[in-house]
Amino acid sequence: MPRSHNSAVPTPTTPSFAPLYLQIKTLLERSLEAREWQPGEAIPSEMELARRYAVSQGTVRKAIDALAADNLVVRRQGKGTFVATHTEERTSVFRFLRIRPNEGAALAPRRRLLDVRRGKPTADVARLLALKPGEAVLTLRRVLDFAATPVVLDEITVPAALFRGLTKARYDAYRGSMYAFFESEFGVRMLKAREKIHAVAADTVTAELLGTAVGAPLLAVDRLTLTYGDRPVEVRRGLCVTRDHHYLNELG
Amino acid sequence: MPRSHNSAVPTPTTPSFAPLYLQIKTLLERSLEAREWQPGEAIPSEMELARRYAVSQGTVRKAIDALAADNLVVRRQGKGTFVATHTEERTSVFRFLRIRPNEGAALAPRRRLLDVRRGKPTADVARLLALKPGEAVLTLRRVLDFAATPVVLDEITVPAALFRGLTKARYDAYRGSMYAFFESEFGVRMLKAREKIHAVAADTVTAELLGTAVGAPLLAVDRLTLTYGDRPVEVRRGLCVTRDHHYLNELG
DNA sequence: CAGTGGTCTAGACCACATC
DNA sequence: ATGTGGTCTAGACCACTGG
Repeated sequence: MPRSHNSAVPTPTTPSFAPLYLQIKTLLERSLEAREWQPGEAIPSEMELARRYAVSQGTVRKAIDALAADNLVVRRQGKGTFVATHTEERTSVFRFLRIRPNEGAALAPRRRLLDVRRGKPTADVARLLALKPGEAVLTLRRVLDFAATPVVLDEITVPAALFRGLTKARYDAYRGSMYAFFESEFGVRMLKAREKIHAVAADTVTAELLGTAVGAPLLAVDRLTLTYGDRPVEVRRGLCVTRDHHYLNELG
Repeated sequence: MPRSHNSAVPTPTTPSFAPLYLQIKTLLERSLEAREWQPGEAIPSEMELARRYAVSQGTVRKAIDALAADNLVVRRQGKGTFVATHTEERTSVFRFLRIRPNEGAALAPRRRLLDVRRGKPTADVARLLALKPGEAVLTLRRVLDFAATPVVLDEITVPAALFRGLTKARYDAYRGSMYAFFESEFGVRMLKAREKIHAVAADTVTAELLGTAVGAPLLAVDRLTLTYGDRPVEVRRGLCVTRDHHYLNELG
């Protein structure tokens, strides 16, 4: 059986002096990225993976624990370990959406797509998305209504190359969240995000769409979303009316 | 050796059918809360705790892993496991402070305490802090300067009973963060917090203190801070100028 | 019932820190 | 050299799921 500094594991990205369980984790991450198992499917059992990699079950367990902590897989006792998916996260529509009503329970908002445009990115966006010069992007605008009141105006920018065939009609026909749409229709999985928040004054277009006064204070939430390998795949600006809602953050 | 449903462990808060390692974790949490070991001190070694609770080292390890994940202790290979403390978190002044400059590295801000007042809480604050009727609070106001520019105006409210003898002079004499001050001078440890963010317009007092125009958009960050047992001990409102700074949040 | 993940144990060795 | 936490193993039993 391989020990900590073994070489029974082929071509690790993780340095060869990393603990075995992290090497196994890296291998599993690669299999996930390569879609060896589809979102929602079960990955092989711990015993089977232990045989495959010629390590003990305990070592595989630590690797899978780390994947579960990163939200890449979901463990279900008695059933197996499943590839995480945006399409069945009914309860956690709010994993990436931090806007909540000031009073009352958080109900899923209604999503209204306004338009889809193809164009050239701004310099900022091109840099954030690490685009090649001249590479085109798609820009989607949409509004989120909480209890029939418009609260958020999102402008979402993604590389056009990754989302060939994305049209307003196709999105409107899809039932589910934006990230579920991206995942199941285009094979792009959003894993992590970084948000930077500013307070801004509403311009005329935004004020019109959100039903506020021009100049009213809004939250501007700038999100950069990452997929496997920390590759950036989405830039998004959300403008939020925070009269009856707020942005929630838990600090550990 | 005790098994999962044993009773070798006295009076667990955690249900007796909880896994052993969680029962051990609960016991360790109680010892931490009771200050059996001081902040910054080492707790007993895994082997010694295993003997004390009559379980295996592996079970103690899982309990301590869970405490470390909650930021209650810090593990240091070769040295021991230490009670987490705010007084030595040089690198992580930013654990609870999410304001960052738009450009350049994040340097620790300068703290200016404006005043300390004793008084009656508003109804909202009394509810959030779960105060007894008529219980007094202390309210501190301070400004954070980033690179000599005022950026944040904080209004901090705590139960007076927990902070007897807190004066402006005493804080000014202390070198270190606010939470280090609370911890080492009053024995109150801030463990978790929940922040709700709104966009607001600057009033005249705030505009004066932060050097902005009246009506300028500001971030209002309302924080409720918890100590052991999720007991609330601080309510704080931070008003932030986000022209050259932003609030940063990482989504997993 | 068989198969899965979840817990617990006992013992080995490694890496790091200190004396 | 000794003691600490970190990794790895092998095997046992428990709890949950589904045929």
